[in-house]
Amino acid sequence: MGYFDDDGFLDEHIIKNRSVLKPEYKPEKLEERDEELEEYVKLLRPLLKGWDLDNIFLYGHSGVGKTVATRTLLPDLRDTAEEQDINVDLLEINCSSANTSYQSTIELINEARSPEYPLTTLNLDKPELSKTGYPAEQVYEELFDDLNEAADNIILILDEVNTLGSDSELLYQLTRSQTMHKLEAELCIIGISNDFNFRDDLPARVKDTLCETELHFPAYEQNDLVSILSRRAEQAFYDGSTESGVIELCAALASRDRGSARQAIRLLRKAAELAENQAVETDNLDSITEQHVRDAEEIIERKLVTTGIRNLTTHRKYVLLAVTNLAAQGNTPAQTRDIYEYYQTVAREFGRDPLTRRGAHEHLLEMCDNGILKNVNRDQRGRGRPNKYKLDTPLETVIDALEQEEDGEIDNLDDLRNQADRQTRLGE
DNA sequence: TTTCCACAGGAATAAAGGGCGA
DNA sequence: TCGCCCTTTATTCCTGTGGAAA
Repeated sequence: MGYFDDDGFLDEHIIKNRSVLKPEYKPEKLEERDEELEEYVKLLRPLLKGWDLDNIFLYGHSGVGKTVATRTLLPDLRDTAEEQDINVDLLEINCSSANTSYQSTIELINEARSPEYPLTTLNLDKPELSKTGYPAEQVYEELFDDLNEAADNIILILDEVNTLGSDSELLYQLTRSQTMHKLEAELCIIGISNDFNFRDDLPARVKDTLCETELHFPAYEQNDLVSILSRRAEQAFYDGSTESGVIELCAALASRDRGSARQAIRLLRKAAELAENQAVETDNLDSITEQHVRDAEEIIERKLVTTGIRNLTTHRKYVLLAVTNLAAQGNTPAQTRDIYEYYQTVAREFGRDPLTRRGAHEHLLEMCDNGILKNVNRDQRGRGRPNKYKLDTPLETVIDALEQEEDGEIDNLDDLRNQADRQTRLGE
């Protein structure tokens, strides 16, 4: 008998259409965002009269529809414009994969040169650039050369533009090209940001030009999420596959966090998969329960932490191990000084020279940004005030993730687990 | 009120690694 | 192969701040 012989796995019990729950699924109409779409359309419509567009800045937490709205409206705008003999090229990148202006610019150039890119009518017969090695000035010149070969109107979408942080060189070059008329085409920049303070951190030279018009996407209310999930569930599942309260629970959990539709749908999908697998195994269950949702939430959270920890650099893992040890002893929140002392011991145990206080401190801050640690004095953070850190994820989850290290460098975490157990019992 | 100390964090700089072009 | 230019990671130096002690 083969491993993949049919044991009932191929029978569908709950899910009839998985694709509507996938992140890349695009609904025919963006749900529960009528007002925002209406505003967005108003901002884009002048193009159809042949007028220049203002630069637009979209704000809102992740999963509230900023990118989907952009990807829904802009191709439609381009097609409508073309019917009126107005040429439009669309170019989109996600700045988070690049991190710096330099790399984002190279990514923009490579997108523009990529023949498969679905949004643009540009078809430049030029080789793609490597990620490094060119003088910055040359990179910006190549970008403008490419854009000068595009349509009369170019709309540049910079998704997650806030991840560029304080490195605003790309934004400066783009806004400068507008004010100095370095481009023959009319350029409209659409910046999409998850960070509401991003605008404030921009230098004045960029801010005034770039943030001409702003559009805010508020977090979804719980009722909105219930409507969205209900519609998806109707398409995705067989009738009667969700017990009452399941949709509401998914919506409540997502709304409690950041009001993200993406998060709510991911939760429902995972819960459905758990129920489907259980149905195959037991052959007598055919609905998603609230327990499936709670299990799904734990699995998703665990996976996020595990992936995050796996991607940490060596010294960052040692810093985390130091905090984890202190947590297992019940000594967190701990001050930077105490964590640093413990970290030095850990690094030496692994035969590495410890970093300086400043370097280790930087790793602590980074892990706070990643949601692995939490600075409990964050509100009063600043010079002269000691920071205190604790784990921002369950201790057991962190120990599990450290134990799963691919290189096997960090092992023998049983002592840590025993200490953690003792602390838990003491707490009880 | 002043002084001193511990601390966080900014800025400048160095080292190592990688790609490109001559 | 070498020099140039970039990135990332880390160090060193320094300054501003909060809080305790004098």
